[in-house]
Amino acid sequence: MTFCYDYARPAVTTDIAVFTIQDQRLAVLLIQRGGEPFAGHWALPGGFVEADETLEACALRELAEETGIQGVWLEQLYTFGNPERDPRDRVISVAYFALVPMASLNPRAGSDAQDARWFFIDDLPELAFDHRDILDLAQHRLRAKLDYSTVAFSFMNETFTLGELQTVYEIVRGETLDKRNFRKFVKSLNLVEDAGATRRNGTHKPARLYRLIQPGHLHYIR
Amino acid sequence: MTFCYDYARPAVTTDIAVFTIQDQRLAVLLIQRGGEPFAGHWALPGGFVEADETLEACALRELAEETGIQGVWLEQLYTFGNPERDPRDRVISVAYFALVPMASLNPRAGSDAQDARWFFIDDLPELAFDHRDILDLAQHRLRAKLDYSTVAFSFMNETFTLGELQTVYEIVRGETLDKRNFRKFVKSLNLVEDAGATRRNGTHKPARLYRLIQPGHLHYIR
DNA sequence: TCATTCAGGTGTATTTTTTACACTTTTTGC
DNA sequence: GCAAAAAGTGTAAAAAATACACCTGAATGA
Repeated sequence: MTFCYDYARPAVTTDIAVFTIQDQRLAVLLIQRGGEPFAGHWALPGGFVEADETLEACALRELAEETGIQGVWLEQLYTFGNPERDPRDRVISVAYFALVPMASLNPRAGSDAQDARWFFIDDLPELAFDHRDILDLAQHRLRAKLDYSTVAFSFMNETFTLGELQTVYEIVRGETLDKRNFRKFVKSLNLVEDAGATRRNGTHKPARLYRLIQPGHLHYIR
Repeated sequence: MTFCYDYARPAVTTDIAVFTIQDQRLAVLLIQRGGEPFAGHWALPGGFVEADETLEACALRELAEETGIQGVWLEQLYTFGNPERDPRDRVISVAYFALVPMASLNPRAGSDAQDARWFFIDDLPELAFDHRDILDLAQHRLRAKLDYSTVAFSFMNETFTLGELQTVYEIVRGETLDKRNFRKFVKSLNLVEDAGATRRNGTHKPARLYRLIQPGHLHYIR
């Protein structure tokens, strides 16, 4: 079956940059492409928008199909429409980004991709298409959003220590923070509560565990 | 001539929300639609992306064709892709927004539109498609950007008084500001210089004129 | 068992930034 | 020449951000 139109139409895809924290470093989920173009190259998960789905539904579906990751929070990042960005055809891509808790999800390769795995953001392979540009913009946006929202909490597991949360801020911002000032900041948000338990992490004092009062809510601060 | 593909493809358009300040109010440029759907309704200028142009080039071209406005600074706002947003066909729209100097541009209707004119943002007619949603988001973004960038300067003519600039901030933010604090803020940016002239505006002391040191540059502050 | 190690946990003083606030100046119109 | 109206100017108080040092509790191994 073919679909015919009076004017040329671009293909429309979504691509998704999923971030997490692994081994104290920022990591992103990539798939290895099975088919042309860029066969064998690593790329962001994503694919073509179907006739009756929203853009966000497309991103969620492709993410699930290609990596097994489900039910994440997505934010639209930017739409990339350079006519040369796909060598074969005119393809416009609506890019999304997502944050998932530290190491909570084990990606598995889906039907459309040979492989799916996490890469450290500062140690990336060569990427297909303009996906490097998309990732750079996503990382930039993530950093900016840290300052005026509670995105960073999306990296946390259900319960977490303030030390872990501080580490996330330090990794994304690329600088160390003062412990006392950071804890003052977190407590002033009034968004976390004592989970009533502690966690032993090594040969030292156990840390108090906290949880979000409204899990899944993104708040704007400042 | 027809164009045929193996899978259904959405049509892709750009829509542009152009803001200005008129009579101490925020205004937006709309066109009156000539053809179906929504014939006779007012809508944002915009149109279909052609095979070999970037999204931004499409927005600039449509803006020029439909309203005669040229060479404005554009920022990508959001991509609207709800399958139901156009009653006839699947249309994905990449929305842009722009700010032009106060009353500097007299829109003229282009070939594709019956009419083009400015509307006050708080006195809009019923709009075609989901253009009201696009405008709401654009206004929200404009307000947010005022806090961390120098977008507001895009509303100014080549030379302007600090009173005019303050009025722009007050209109977009919807609140009055302290004159001395505002002037301190503007001078601390180090982005404007004395234009060496004054302007008489009414039956009172003439105001000193300023100009941007780097016209056309958008700065991020804070 | 006791000394060492290591991240967890806590408060205050200083600096910087933001806010609040009132009067004089210069022009026009009557 | 006087009334009207926006232009222009500085300082003090409040709030926010920053800098900074020591004790705690558990594990380890001498």
